[in-house]
Amino acid sequence: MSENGAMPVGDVAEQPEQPWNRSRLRSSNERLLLGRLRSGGPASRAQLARDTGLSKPTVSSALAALEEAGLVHEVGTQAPERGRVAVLYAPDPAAGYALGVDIGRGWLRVAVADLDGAVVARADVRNRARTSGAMADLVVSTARQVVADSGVGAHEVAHAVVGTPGVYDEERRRVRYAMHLPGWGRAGLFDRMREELGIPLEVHNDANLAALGEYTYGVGAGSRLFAYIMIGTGLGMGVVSEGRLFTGAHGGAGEIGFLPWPGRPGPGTLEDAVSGEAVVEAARHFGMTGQLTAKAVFDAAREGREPAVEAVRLEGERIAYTVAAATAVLDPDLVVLGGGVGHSVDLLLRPVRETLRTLTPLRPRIVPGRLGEDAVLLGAVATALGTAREVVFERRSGS
Amino acid sequence: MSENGAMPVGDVAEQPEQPWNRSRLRSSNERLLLGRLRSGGPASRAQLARDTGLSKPTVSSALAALEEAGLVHEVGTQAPERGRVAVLYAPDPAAGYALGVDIGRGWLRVAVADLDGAVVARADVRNRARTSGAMADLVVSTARQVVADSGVGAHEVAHAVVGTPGVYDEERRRVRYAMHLPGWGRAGLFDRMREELGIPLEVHNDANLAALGEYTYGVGAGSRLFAYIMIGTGLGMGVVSEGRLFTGAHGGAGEIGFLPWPGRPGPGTLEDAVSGEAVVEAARHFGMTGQLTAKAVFDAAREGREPAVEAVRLEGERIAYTVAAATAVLDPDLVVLGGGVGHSVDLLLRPVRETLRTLTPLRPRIVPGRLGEDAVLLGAVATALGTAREVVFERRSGS
DNA sequence: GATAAAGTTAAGGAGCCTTACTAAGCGCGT
DNA sequence: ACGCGCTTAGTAAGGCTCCTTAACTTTATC
Repeated sequence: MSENGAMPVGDVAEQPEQPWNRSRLRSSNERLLLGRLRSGGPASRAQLARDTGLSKPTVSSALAALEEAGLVHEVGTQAPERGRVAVLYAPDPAAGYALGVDIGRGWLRVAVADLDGAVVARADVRNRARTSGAMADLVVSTARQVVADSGVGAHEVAHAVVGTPGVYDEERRRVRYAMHLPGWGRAGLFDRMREELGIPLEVHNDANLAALGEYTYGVGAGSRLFAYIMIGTGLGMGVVSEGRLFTGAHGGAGEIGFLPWPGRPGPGTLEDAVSGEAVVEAARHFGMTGQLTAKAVFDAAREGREPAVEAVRLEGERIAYTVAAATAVLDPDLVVLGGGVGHSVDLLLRPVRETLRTLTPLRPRIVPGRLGEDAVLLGAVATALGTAREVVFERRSGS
Repeated sequence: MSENGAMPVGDVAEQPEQPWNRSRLRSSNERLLLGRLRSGGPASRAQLARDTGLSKPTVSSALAALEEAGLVHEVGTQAPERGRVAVLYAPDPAAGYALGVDIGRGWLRVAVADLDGAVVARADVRNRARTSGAMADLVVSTARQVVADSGVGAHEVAHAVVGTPGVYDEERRRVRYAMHLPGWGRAGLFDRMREELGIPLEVHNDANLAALGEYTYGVGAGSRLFAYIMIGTGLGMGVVSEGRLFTGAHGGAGEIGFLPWPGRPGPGTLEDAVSGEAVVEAARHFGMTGQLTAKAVFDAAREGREPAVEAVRLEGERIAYTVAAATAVLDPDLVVLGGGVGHSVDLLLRPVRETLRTLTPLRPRIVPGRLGEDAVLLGAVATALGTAREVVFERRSGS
């Protein structure tokens, strides 16, 4: 075919790879209406016509189709300044549900949300499973329990998203780089969950989901490009660009644990140097004694005890280093710090900002996350929600 | 029409923000056909119908409209195994033209390309202007000359893209961070060019354009996410994600000159440590003497002269550092090295790869660029081409 | 002439828009 | 209080555009 010397040039990824027949046109307009109702709150037919540019009759007919399919419903009336009262419509949150799961190192969290994004049931379970198989079983049984608690039929849950440390390899359907969860890289684990749950299940990196969580429900709203740095047992970063996850070529974007780390030569990754354990180690080095945890060190620092303050300052310096690297590469307009150290981010902000000043002329806005430990779970819910809405919409006229 | 002032802008970034009336449907299908002809080569109506899923009559009528507008034309016939000969259609490259400009520190390059992306005229001019005003004048006069040489009417050039060091600030319409071009940050420079040329003009960072150039015409084809590292007088990176430039929140993505650089404490950015000048400095440090240029050092290294080899090795180590940082943050499937050192990248590859092995477990594919010094210019052309095609398409039924 | 593929013509239908209408509320003058 | 005019919400009817299916014509090979 392309025997003409000209190269295939500038083929920017264009959307319309599908022909537009009339029914596609109709569904596109229904989608437009639904989108307007979701983002702009309840509205009358006339208001929708003004907002979307469609004609009133078209709005009426499309809205009737959506109501018929159970995707929207009347939610009341509103009297304008003058004139006839308007009937208001809104998306029906009960048209479908989404399931979010956060498989953390200490806790397993599961939530079911309706299509409005409101969580209708939730469980937080201590994660004591010793084997990866037991862990998978725990996920399945907890998810079943939460769905049952929510009073929602299992087949009404349209989509599920699971957050886990490591990078999920779509090809081999297993997790890689999950160094803190032994056995978790085994093949077939997620296939098993998928099968036993009977719900389409997507797997994502926890830091990525946390980023999406803060973007959707937290401090990231409206950011053009923001980076979420998750500091806890491990170190990870999630990037949301133009409202979409930035995952890189193989889903490994944001694996900043692998940043070259000039701290000390020899083995030891940046991840080791920044994780919760490192704070404890630093505190010991500066003279703290006893049974230490990261939380204990931060608490001590809050009280102004010198060795702990020093340890936190050192931690801040190391975080500043990752922020500087991410900023130079990505140019975010917002950097969010969160993860296991969530409660103590306020202590870190100053050392991070001060160190940053010495490392680079760039000055990104740095703020603590708002969602704390729930960021991953809510991100999983938000992600599942996106697909669930799509699924529910697609099958509206199917059966 | 829609004089209702309050357009709710805070919507989530969903695609269909516009209503789909009938004429949009038609134009979408014409776009689909044109896209198929561009990417798949000449085709008959029947072939197009099979490829796109549209019906034969629809293809006939849409194609007739496109031909009427001068966007496609017959390019011959083809006899199938059996049956009537097919008339083949292809996009008409002469339906419009695009202008690309590379404002480099040493050279000014300008090219005009037709809608197929074939360069029809080009000029490379030594950049000797002493003031930013003189430089702007040189750009304008050279561009006019090239357009004249191409035999294309000025009004047929639908769009222009200029590549320059630094980051273009759309708000203030001026360049920032262009440290090596004195006065280049002055306001109004590009407005003047725009006005005097009478062509819509876009400004982009040179490294970004070079990345797009290598993606479109060079080694990057088909990459899901690739990073182009431009090493020359300065240091820059361009990132192409899913076929689109990744620019960050303020157009500053890839300003890796600002990466925290542990090399030596004190002032001096990574940019200073990696640029061409640094190679010369390193060579001096290792004992080379005389009137040195970066090219001379690389030539000497190619002949195996010890101090030059050492200097190049050091340069490779520093580049490896930037590659490691970019890889951890972005997860590219391809890293391309290019820029002023283009001819000598082969010498750098081994030290870069070896150093990288000691810095991070990640192993991105690293290759030299294919376009050499033309990457920025061709990237500007490719970018202008994208918009030019859109512009030409949009005004097809206007007049 | 049979077969096959390219392309056109004709008929039908889906979905949108415009125009014109009805429905329903409010203010105001009488 | 009542009706009239004004204003806004929503519906009905008709027309237009553009897509599809199906049948047909044209032109090639065997």
